[in-house]
Amino acid sequence: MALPNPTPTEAPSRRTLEWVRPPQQARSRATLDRLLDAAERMLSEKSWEESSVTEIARRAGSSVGAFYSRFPDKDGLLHALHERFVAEAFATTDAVLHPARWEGATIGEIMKATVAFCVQIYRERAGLIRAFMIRASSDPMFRERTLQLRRHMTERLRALILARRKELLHPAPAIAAEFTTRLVHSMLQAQVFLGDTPDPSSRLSEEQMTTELIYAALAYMGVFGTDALDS
Amino acid sequence: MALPNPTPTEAPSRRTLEWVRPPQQARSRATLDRLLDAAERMLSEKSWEESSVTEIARRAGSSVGAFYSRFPDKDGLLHALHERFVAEAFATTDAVLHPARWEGATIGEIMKATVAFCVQIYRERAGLIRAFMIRASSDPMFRERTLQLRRHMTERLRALILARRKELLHPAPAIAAEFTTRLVHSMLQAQVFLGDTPDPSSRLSEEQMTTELIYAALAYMGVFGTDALDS
DNA sequence: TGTACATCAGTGAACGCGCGTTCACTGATGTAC
DNA sequence: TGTACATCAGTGAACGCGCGTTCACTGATGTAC
Repeated sequence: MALPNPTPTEAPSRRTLEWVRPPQQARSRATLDRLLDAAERMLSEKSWEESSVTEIARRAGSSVGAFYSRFPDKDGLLHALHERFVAEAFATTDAVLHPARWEGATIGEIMKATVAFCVQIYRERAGLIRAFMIRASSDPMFRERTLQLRRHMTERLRALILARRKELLHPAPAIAAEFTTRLVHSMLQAQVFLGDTPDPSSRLSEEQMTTELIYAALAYMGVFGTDALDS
Repeated sequence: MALPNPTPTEAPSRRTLEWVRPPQQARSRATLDRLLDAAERMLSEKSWEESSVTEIARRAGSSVGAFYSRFPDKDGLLHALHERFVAEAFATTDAVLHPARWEGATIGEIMKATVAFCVQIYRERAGLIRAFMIRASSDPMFRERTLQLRRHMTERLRALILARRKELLHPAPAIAAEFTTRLVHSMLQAQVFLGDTPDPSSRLSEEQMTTELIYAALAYMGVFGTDALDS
């Protein structure tokens, strides 16, 4: 899940240089990766502000000094983490929404699979995504990279919908793709903030929510008559 | 918009006492309100962590010492702000979704008006809501109060839908109310994080997004045949 | 193959800035007689 | 109606903790001859 990579991490581009000092030896490459991984793990437990440089370094089996010879400051790490995440997500989108993968499939089948996939990603990496969203609200660079990713997802979905436009009643496939993408990601993003404890008083389990979300997306696009709707 | 108030602020309940020392004189009541207002204004410009106690007090025309004779600590202010907001929102929900208000109205009309109203609230108080959501992700008390509010909104919507169940194809009005509420608030909550700069490359303006959101909610519920759908 | 030197990588104690919080003090309001 | 006293309310300089950042130093890796 990292090949046709628009902002590659393994061959540091000029943009990467803004935040990460490119490693000269395999050893420091490994240290950098351990720092990124430790920080990502830490973000599943606590917020970015609660995660101290000292503890990130310690968990990575490294030291504060090593940290600062890789990143200009604490922020540099979060930027690097975002770049890595967005690059992975770009590549994953290309793989998951590749037209060849869905030849002969209906829109219902595509939506079922991709929404379920998104649910999984947002659950697995909730802490990371939460940190990115918080940051995006005040940092234009995070916001722009995040929106770029959403546009890319929209484009890929649009291509799939366009090839199946007879299946839907919605008059404008481009708008349908944009709104549907936003719908799915908004629901999951909000869940990242309000969803930790399963709410017993809620009538809808998380699994049912996924089903309803798929149903809502298809209803919005005006996809009817297939078995995609009676699940 | 503050009368049938489940957690009143004007007659401090036992719960309020946890965070706010009830004022004994009109003067300190006014100071408390000014502190709350100053903090709320400040949150539309910067994050909670960036808002220092010193500056909040200064903007309120007060002092640090006065702050600490009203709140046990900085957190106490955010809690008080949340209580005040949630109390207002409860009361507003009761007013806006009151059955009497919508006698003779269709689900389409109800949804159009209430979604537009929510869009306005989320825009006006984006900073405040953002701070609450961030806090809710780590503080169970914020999360629980927020979910209580959502459940209350769901209940009120459910009552309106139930009285018009012939208008919708959706088999379970309770589920429809819960999912629709969540759908609308999730879209607006995500917007609070990613929506500051209007995105020129997007095909959808914010106004169009609102229209599509209403359309999606109605499509999900299975409301057809009225003019609500061709806007 | 071995030696000398340069650069990269890593260490962790010490520093210092920012901000939440405290506290000794002044002024305002209310009440008893 | 006036005086004395108690409590409430407010002030802002000073304190101190936590955490990001620095820096003098050690060790590892690579290269030239």
